[in-house]
Amino acid sequence: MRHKTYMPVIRELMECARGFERCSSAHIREFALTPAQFDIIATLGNTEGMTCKELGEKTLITKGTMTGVLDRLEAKALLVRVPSPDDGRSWITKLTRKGQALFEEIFPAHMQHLDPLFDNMSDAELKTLRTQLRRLRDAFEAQDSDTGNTEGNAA
Amino acid sequence: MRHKTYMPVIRELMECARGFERCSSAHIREFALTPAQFDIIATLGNTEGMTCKELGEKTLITKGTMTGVLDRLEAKALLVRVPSPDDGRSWITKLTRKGQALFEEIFPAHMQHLDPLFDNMSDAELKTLRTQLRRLRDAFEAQDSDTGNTEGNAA
DNA sequence: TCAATATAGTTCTAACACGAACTATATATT
DNA sequence: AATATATAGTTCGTGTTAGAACTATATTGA
Repeated sequence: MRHKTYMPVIRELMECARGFERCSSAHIREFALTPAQFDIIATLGNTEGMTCKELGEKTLITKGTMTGVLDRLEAKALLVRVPSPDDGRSWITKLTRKGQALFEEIFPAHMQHLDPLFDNMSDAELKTLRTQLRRLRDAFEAQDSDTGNTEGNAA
Repeated sequence: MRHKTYMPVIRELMECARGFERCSSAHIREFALTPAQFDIIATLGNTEGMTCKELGEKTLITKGTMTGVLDRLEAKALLVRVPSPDDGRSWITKLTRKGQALFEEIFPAHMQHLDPLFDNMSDAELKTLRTQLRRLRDAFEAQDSDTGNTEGNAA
């Protein structure tokens, strides 16, 4: 029962994730996008498009949610879905010219907005942090597969 | 533009948070609770109850969401809301006997379920991780207050 | 070839997230 | 006391989340 040691870490993890979301989404909202929508735009930017499945692997959006997010972006004419030439079940999602233009406007602006958040962390510290988080995540996903959970975004 | 350094850390942060949620909620669901509901039960367990505001500070649930979560727990007879004797606007939320009994059953079981997830991290590593996450969160919240964001769960 | 199984994406439901507007009560100012 | 301002909690709208069931197409194996 080490929970008095690890629960504060989990709490900090969650607060930190939520804190970033707040900083990030406040800025993104100015462009009339939600965080999930931005995630898709940022992932599709400068690519030839990809399947729903690939998008799910590269973002944090699960397939059940993906349909709705893509629907709303399609309704805004920021992306299109074209049938995959290789697989009759599959669709290639790609940015429209309008979507790519938005990407080119918003992506650098957003990175510039985020930059100062990391001013007090060195590259070395960030690297260490990333490694530790990765170890933790690996432990989580190991249990996930223990319990027979096969779907999901395990990379 | 250090985003090539810090974005992978953010990505890892988010994946890690989501990974924990998956491990945790899969277990909690067996008790017919959602993660948010468990969060409330765990916070109210072994206390004399607290206000909605305090609950918001101790959990990751914002006040707009809180009402609905408490409503559903009240409907299950796991908690009650009684008027605050000190403040006519305020209510004290506390577990019922049934709620406290559930807490006593589920809380230790859940911690036991989580324990093995942290087997490969030493206490020292967890402490370091917590400190680094805290530094990052402080930077996020500093920007939050820059932009005049006054509501929210900044501790 | 036919049946069994796997996979891509959609749909559905219950619940949560967040901001904004709102009601009611407290507190501060004059 | 009267007014202004702040705070506790609810309500509302839009969008996201997770899981499960579903359709349609692919793939595998007998």
